Amino acid sequence: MEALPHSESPRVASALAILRANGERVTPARYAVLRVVEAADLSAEHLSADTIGARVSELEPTVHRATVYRTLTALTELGVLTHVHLAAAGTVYHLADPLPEAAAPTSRTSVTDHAHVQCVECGAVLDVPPSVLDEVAVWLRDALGFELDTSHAALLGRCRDCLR
Amino acid sequence: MEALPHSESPRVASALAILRANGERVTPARYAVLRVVEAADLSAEHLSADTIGARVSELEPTVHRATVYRTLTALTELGVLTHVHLAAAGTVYHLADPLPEAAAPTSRTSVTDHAHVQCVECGAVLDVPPSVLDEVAVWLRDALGFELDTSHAALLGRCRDCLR
DNA sequence: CTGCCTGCAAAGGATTTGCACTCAT
DNA sequence: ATGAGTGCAAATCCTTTGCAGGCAG
Repeated sequence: MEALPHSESPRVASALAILRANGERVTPARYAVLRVVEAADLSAEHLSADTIGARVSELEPTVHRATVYRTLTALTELGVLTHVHLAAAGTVYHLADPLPEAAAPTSRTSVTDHAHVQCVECGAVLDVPPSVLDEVAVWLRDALGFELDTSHAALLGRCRDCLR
Repeated sequence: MEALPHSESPRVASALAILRANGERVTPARYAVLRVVEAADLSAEHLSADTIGARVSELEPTVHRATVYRTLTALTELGVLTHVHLAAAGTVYHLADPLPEAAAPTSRTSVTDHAHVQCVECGAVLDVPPSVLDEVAVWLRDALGFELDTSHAALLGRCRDCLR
């Protein structure tokens, strides 16, 4: 899986490189989780741990649900994945954007990523450029000394469709 | 409990009035929940359902935890309570501000209330004037037709203390 | 009196953990 | 070969639900 001319996504490849660079092992479970999350990102889906588990099962039927949870945690600590807390339904995962440099410090704070808003009625998640929160970030820093992590939590409201 | 010259908080009194005006019953459980939430609001605490349950037990030892959950749901539907989803730890409750007029429509959307940010490290919750999100709200409405509910979810980041 | 609201107990879903074993390095 | 990762199963945590009885109106 290493010296082969692989046709896999460059993002997954870099993620694997980061794992190796950090002395982390590349296992079927981890590889599968990365492929699932990357695929979801490409189609702008937002997957929960549970759903990721289901899709991983299709690729690697022997991988246990508990392992998926542990993998998501591990990859997040490495900075390879990020997650967003949706008030109206759990936590969803993304491949970090940008991925950390080969050497991987723990817990990125202000990844470029994107911010999210979720509709309380239909649950739809909309992506928003993080710059939309720039002024809020400035206000929080100046007034409270609070450093906003733009993409870590979703704001709530009602989407166009649900407003009728 | 009705014709007595009660010295209770005017806010709790109005809340009870709203219950009655809507044909809802005023029970010891509901009264206790309202007192607990109101007290927390005064000291700017943010209480989870669980914690509210614990405090209610002190006032009314026979009130069951399940009843607290049902009460919180009922009072929220009445518009007497609001809740905020904290990504880093459940849901917390407030007395609605402003309280709905005696006639109580369901589910307030844009109460004045206040917005919240939470520190991912220490869990501290900071209150923020909702106007801080005004420009975000305008952007979301214009660009996406999305109606932001300013006070329904907390944003995440790191507070001054945890930044060192 | 009536039926809304409650207590109790049990179910439920999502995530975590202890342990022994396996396989990536 | 060595221990980081894993599978499995059981344990938690928080919240919800079904049911019968009790109290507010």
